[in-house]
Amino acid sequence: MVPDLEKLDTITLEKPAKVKKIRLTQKAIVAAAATLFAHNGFGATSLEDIAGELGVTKGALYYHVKNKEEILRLIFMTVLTVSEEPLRRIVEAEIPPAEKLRRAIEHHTAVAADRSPAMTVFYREQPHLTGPFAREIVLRKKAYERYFEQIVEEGIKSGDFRPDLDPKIVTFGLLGMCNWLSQWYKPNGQYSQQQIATMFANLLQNGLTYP
Amino acid sequence: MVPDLEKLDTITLEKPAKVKKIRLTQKAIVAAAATLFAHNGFGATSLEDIAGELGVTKGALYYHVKNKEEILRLIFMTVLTVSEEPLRRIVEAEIPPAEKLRRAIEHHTAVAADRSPAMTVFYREQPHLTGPFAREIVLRKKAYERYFEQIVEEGIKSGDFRPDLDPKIVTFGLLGMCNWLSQWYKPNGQYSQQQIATMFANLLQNGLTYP
DNA sequence: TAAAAATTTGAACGATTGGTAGAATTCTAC
DNA sequence: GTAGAATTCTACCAATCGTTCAAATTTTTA
Repeated sequence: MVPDLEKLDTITLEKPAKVKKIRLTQKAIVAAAATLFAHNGFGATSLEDIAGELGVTKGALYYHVKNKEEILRLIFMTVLTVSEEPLRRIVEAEIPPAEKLRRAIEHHTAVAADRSPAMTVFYREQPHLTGPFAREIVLRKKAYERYFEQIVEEGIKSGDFRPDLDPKIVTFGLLGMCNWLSQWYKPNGQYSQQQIATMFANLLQNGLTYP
Repeated sequence: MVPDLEKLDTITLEKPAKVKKIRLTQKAIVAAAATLFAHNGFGATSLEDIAGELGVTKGALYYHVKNKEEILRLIFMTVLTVSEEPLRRIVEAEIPPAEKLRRAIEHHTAVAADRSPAMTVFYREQPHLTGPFAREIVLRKKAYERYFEQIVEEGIKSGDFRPDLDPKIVTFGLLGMCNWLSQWYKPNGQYSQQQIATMFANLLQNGLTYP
């Protein structure tokens, strides 16, 4: 297996997506797999597809990765590691609930837009995880949703938000809103993710109709 | 000792008593497939899985269905046929935009809740469609979204909705909200789909904060 | 440069896949 | 009951899957 120093690799902003020669690393495998899984699904993507995308034979993958499911596990891990910590900091910050919600939406939108393929896989291929890791994902997913609920609850308690809406439903609603980005968002589209996040926050806080 | 192996074999070969005796029809195949596709994905679901769910061998499926992709096509068709026409009627009705939006949300929420497995497949397995049908789906999907955009545009023109929100973004937002139902909605949960739809419409029209 | 270590290849494996065709069975109408 | 149609089963195919592993190759080290 491979030494851990790979994880300290610099983040590659540009990706020669096609059959160019990339240095084969765990990170490169995970990135390529995320794109293919997002596009064709986990079950319909073969290891040969992934290897072909990286310009190697599928046997080479097994030097960096234990098996196919580990690739999926690593995708889930990357999503969690970029999602959880920033949200936790927002929730624990000492700012008004409305501001918390705005920042939380901005954060989640940014993750959904930046990590679009991995995010798509995250919400699509959960059933293919097995063993203890599958259970861990369920818990951390719930904990993530719980953060949003907390913000809404806090806003209701402080009198900033209306109390006639169930925080759970509101959370599901806004998460659906953001997660749906992966279905339509294009990086070179009309609006930046920041602008979209602002619109979403604006829509959720003030509504569509005039006061 | 060899004989024990034989005993194990006979035990293993016994029929799994999960067999439901339903009359095999195209509709039954599509329904069973939708559930399995939604749960395990199109690529990871075999025709033997579907046949087994119906208490039949996979050969029998081919009498009612041309191939695996046709099953997928039929799932898409069922979603479209229950979605499009009612929405069209709502858009063309002579009622205020706010009322239209409320009914449209109720309609789409109901579809997402009632046809949950088929709906999940609809938004998940589109890449597995090929040929002219794939292109048709893209167009009809866009037309469906366009109906929502129309409602929002109409509301802005009439002065009922705020003009500073792009109808496209609002549409993506509310569709994401509703479609996300398939990820968490349970028919026996705390709220009925009607109640959830009301909350969504309420949230979208009036917002989270007090006026 | 040569030995050692790291990485990739290429072939092979057992299992499973979607799909086919003819035999076997069940159902329907007379 | 029996013929004939409708339906399902059995057996098989070629392709592809994830995975393994010794050999070949490339990279690093000395």
